[in-house]
Amino acid sequence: MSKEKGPDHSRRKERSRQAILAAARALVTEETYEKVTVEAIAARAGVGKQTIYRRWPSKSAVVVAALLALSEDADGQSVTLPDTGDLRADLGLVMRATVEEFADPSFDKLIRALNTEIANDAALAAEYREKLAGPLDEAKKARLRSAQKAGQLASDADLDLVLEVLYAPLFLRWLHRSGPLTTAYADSLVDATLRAFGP
Amino acid sequence: MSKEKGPDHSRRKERSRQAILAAARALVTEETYEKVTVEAIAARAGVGKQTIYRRWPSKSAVVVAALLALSEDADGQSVTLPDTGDLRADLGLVMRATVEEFADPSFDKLIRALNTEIANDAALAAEYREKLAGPLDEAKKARLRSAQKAGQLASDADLDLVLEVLYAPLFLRWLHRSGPLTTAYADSLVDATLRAFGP
Amino acid sequence: MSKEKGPDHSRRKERSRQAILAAARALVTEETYEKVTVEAIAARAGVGKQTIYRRWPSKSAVVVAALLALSEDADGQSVTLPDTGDLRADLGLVMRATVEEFADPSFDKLIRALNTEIANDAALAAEYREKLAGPLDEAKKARLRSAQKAGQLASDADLDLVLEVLYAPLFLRWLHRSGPLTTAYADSLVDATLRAFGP
Amino acid sequence: MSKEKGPDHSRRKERSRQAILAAARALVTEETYEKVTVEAIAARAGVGKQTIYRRWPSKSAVVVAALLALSEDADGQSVTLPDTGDLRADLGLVMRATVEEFADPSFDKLIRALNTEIANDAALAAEYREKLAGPLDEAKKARLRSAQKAGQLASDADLDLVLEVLYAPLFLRWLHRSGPLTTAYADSLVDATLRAFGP
DNA sequence: AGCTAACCGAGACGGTACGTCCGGTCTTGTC
DNA sequence: GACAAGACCGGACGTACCGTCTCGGTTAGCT
Repeated sequence: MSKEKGPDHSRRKERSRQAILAAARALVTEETYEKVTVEAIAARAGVGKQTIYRRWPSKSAVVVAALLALSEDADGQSVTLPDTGDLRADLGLVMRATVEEFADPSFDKLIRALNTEIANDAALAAEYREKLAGPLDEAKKARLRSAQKAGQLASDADLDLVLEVLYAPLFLRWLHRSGPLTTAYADSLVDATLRAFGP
Repeated sequence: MSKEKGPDHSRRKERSRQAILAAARALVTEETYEKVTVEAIAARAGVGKQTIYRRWPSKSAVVVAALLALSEDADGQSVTLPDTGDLRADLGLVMRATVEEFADPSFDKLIRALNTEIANDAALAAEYREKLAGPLDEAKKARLRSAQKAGQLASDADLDLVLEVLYAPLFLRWLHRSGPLTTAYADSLVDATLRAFGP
Repeated sequence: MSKEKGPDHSRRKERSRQAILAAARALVTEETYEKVTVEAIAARAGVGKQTIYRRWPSKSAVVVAALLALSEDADGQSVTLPDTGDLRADLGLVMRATVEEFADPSFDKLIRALNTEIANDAALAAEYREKLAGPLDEAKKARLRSAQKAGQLASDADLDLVLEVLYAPLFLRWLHRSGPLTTAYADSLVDATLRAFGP
Repeated sequence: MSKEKGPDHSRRKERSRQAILAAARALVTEETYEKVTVEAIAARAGVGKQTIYRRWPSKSAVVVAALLALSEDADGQSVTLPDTGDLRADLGLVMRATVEEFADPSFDKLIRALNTEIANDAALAAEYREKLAGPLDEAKKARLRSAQKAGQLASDADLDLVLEVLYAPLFLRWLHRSGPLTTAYADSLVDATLRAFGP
């Protein structure tokens, strides 16, 4: 039983909200990010501009919300990584999946847009970490802790550092387009990480 | 004796060019990057807008050129890293210097602006790699090769990968503000890298 | 009982419209006509440029509208000329009034601007004739018709021609500054006209 | 053997001068007058902009000079009107010739441009009167004086006024496009003038 | 069923900056 | 030493969006 203040306009609200986020996502994947404008989002969503500004303070916020909403829908609540007992194999799986994601043009544009925004806005960066990166990292760290118990990872390893050594090279290579993102590359990152933090 | 290609408009050209780049740098460090406009750069440089558009196709290009010019001036030609024979110490020095750079607010804003641009423009990214990242990486790889000869690094190590494992975690932590950039953190990255690629 | 067509944005619309036209008039009287710019009009009116471009296609159109609006306000609906029964006296009155108008620096600039525009744009010329010159000429022709009935003017005179012979010399002398505009000159034009088209 | 002041750059000077004036004339007849720019004139004439600004202070001056030059070439020195002894016939000839000129699209554009400039610049207007209108009017007045001697025109008629009554209605009708310019119209102006100023 | 008030779409508004064009000046190298 | 070529500073052009502000027209829930 909700105890909202006004009458229940929530249905309309929700519909327009979803339309806005969907429009934002569509535009980010279609166009140059520079060309994504609040007016275009509003037009695409069939919504007045004011309806957007009522909810979000800036274009950046809408776009970030749109991208974060993507993952909120995806996961029921918690993310879990596979745990076959073979850490190398499990990490390799995750890394290869990440490589594939980055190869998808839509995803590529989406994540570049997201990074453009959070690089220049500390508040959005915090929201990104809390809502998106945080839960994912937590899931990965859970897998790493399991590996520590199984003696496949140094028990005193700083798990944040482990994740960074594993993931940051891949991400940066993608962001700066400084090299090819191949399966072999993903594997060699897993290897390096295990050498650095193995038991 | 210079043997330049074009006619010698060079004096005026060069003066206005430098004024534009300096103005761009100044504005990027002073203001929100969003607020850096071509008009503001022109006004600050005491230059007509057309003089900017004659040379660069967009604000992005000016800003990137401005930042790249910084380092072009800095190095006479070649960058060399210290080589004391102690790889761990030398890398630690470089990494701690990087941490300090990122702590400088001006530098922070400059590099964020640069990354915003190159993340969304493959051509600018290529220019960045060629003019700025490339030479630096080459210098670092020279030091690593020296270490390989000295038996301090696996002789079959992929040096690009080594550099990524060393540097990308630091860079990403800075870009996403996902953790503190401390001297200890720099050292632990050197340690991890040496464990991963040591002999 | 108003039965307007559109929605009632009329208040804002009308306020900005009047501000624009007033600003245009003010600038035309103050500055060289060449120096009247859309930006200056917008600034003076406290209005965005787009608000001007939304309504008029060019600076010319704004200026013409501004000047036409002047007379639209002035006359309730119909213009009537004095009819004392003495044609010579009545025409003399009108011509001397015209001479006085042309002697007013503000009016001079306004009318020069108007003529600059309509000389080079047939559409604006048509609008000028319909809205401004037409009604005035109609009023004058009414007076001439009355004179024809009174036997003071040839009954077969082409009234348009009569008006031209009366008025064009004055206008052209003013436009080309080819001679002084005096009361005596006005009178001699009336005399010539009456000689040419008298009974 | 000319004894010019400098060395014999006079040939080049004259050639570029003619090229500039010809280009100005060509552009005025081809394009909207608004689109005639100093840059376009220079390019068309194969001349640097500075060569134009060295000689004339503004675009207006160039255009006026270009048009005035037209008639300077035309008349050897003096203009003379036909004098058959029949004033009505002679004036009719001149007026009908004027109607034909105004019907020529090139001439129309040229004269509109000229009028645009002189309406807003008293100095140019004076130059126009002195160089172009003056001599023509003088020729016409010579014919009128001959008519006065022959008793075809009131001996005390103000010849300037006669010319205005004759010519201004035609000119204004053309300038404001307020009516058709026909042969009949030209004749009726001659008739009216002769009625007004006949003996 | 009718009322009432929040909320919506639409889009005009005052602004800022865009990227282009041209005016008028200044510089360079050629003829 | 005048010239063509054209870069330069300045500033207006007309357009695109920004974020704010009405405006009527739904669309609830409440009477």
